[in-house]
Amino acid sequence: MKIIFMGTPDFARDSLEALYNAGYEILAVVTNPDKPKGRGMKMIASPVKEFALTHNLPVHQPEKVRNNLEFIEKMKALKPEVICVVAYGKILPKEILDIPQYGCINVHGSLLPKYRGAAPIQWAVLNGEEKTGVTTMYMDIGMDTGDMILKEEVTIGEDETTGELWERLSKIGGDLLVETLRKIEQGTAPRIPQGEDCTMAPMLSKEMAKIDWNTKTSNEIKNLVRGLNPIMGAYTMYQNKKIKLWKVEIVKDFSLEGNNQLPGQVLIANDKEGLYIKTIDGVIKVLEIQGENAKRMNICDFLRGNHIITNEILK
RNA sequence: CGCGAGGUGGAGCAGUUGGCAGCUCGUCGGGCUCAUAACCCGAAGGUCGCAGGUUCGAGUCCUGCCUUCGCAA
Repeated sequence: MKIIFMGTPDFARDSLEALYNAGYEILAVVTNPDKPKGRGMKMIASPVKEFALTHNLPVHQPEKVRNNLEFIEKMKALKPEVICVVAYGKILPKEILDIPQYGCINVHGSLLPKYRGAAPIQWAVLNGEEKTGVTTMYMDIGMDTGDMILKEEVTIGEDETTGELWERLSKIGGDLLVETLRKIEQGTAPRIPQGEDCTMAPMLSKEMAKIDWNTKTSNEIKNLVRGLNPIMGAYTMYQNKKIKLWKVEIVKDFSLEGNNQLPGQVLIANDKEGLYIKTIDGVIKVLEIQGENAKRMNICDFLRGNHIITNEILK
């Protein structure tokens, strides 16, 4: 089976690696152009490109693919039997989808038709889903609307972060992709239309990272914190300074004297017991935190040097 | 030349207009308690990133360098 692989982040790299290790002939690897990134704005190659280079696979990095005749002709000339697309970052036009005889196969990080779109894994965690998974499908011109081939379900750990789930699904995705290709070769791959009960998982916005103590329950806050870990980090303001919460746990049976505490109010803050904060429906304990311009640290280390005043209200 | 913060005893921080180097925790020794991430007493541990400069005197001001980190997906 001759393959063209298109993808960009580490999630895609694992799929490429699985294909490579399974012995498939990879005609070309297509990935997004290098971008200035990190401190000093150095040009950084995508994980997919890194892998391709170290394994001597030819790399293409078009700025755009739509209406890019030169690129489309190149792809056609390679005569791929299938194109595998995993988190490439661009929407492919019909001219490309029509090139390979077996079509374009996509690996998506959710149980379709739920969580179509750019950020399925993040949203599954943010919404506190108990399970999610990986789906392979035949791509069509819609946004993750193609007919499904294989699906693998996983349960999400109660404290699992987006980063952890991401890594797991990324590995599963690679294996599932290889299995999908096997079935296609054998002619036993199913083609299951997606139902109508779809949901969307759009890109995450900056604003949602701020914790709204006045409307969110303990559980919602916890899901926000782990759902944004390690992508953005949920944050709150303490004396006009931004502090990010990386790990919190819900505290049961915390005896509040009276109930005149406000949501976001600091109940306890010392390096012995930790940091406890009131929510609208209970109390949460912060386990890992990050101050402005600082690195992540566990709560005890943080409180030794950064004194947080009890009864202060986080906003 | 993207923006920004910092390098001070093992950890996390403070250090005011330059004048003997501090805080919380940990560590070690001792004490107290039915008991506690409890409490009390005592001790060890720092070339204040490096190199120059200004000064009677610099962690603190100036210059250069090294280095760590945060944000911009």
